[in-house]
Amino acid sequence: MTSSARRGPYICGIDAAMDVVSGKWKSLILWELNNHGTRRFGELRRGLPGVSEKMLIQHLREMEEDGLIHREVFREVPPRVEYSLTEYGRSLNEALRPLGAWGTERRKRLAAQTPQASA
Amino acid sequence: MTSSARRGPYICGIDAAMDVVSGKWKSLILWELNNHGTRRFGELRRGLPGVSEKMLIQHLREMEEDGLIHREVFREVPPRVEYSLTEYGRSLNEALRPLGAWGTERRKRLAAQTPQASA
DNA sequence: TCTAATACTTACAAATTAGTAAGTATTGCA
DNA sequence: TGCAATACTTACTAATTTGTAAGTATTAGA
Repeated sequence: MTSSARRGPYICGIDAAMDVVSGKWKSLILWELNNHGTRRFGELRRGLPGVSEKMLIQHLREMEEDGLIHREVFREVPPRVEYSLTEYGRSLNEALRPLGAWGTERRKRLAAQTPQASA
Repeated sequence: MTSSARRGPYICGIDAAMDVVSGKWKSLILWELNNHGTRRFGELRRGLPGVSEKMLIQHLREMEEDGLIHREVFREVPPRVEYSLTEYGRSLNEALRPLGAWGTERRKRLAAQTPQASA
């Protein structure tokens, strides 16, 4: 069993949306794929400093199962696998935009309070 | 130590926003306070079926520390404590609105796929 | 003095999520 | 035959988050 438990039942929309986004690296994967269009496994790993291969693949699989990302395998040597957002995944990214903007404001606030850390 | 670790440094806005919202009941607390304006501890507990008192107070304290909610104590017998959103908390709720709408769509999708469960 | 009605606290256990490190799979080419 | 270069897998451990259940604090009023 690789995927985490949940996927409903949900008691409201936020609940249902948070379920697919919660996971230490998921929103960053979304961001990375949104910025680059298409990324290979190794590129994603390098783009997310600190992520372990285990968590990266686990998150990718869950997001694929949730219909957010598309996985394409090229039968070459060495093997190549490309990940990209589906239309559904892009719509999630759009829905996250205001939250991201709010977070950016929060970072400014925190930076203003404690100029050395928390940025 | 009651509060959870994080609160920065953050690598992007989503990251910074997710940090204050992640926690099993936080988005529901936001929703509940947004709908009712003001709620007592016991009202919140009853409004969030399944929440333990420990987690409820822990989340409330963290959200207060994050400036999202306001806590007002009335020195009466029996004691009364009222919670409400701050302006900052209301702005977070606004930022969450598109995500909530996305989640509502997702619930519909899931309901269409598996009419009996996952709603 | 005792009870009642809130709003917490605390110690401990269980569940969930993430990390580490080593191993597997594939296959063209020297 | 053996290596190289990716993309995973797996077993085990550690950290974090949540739950349970019982206890504390306050004070008006019987």
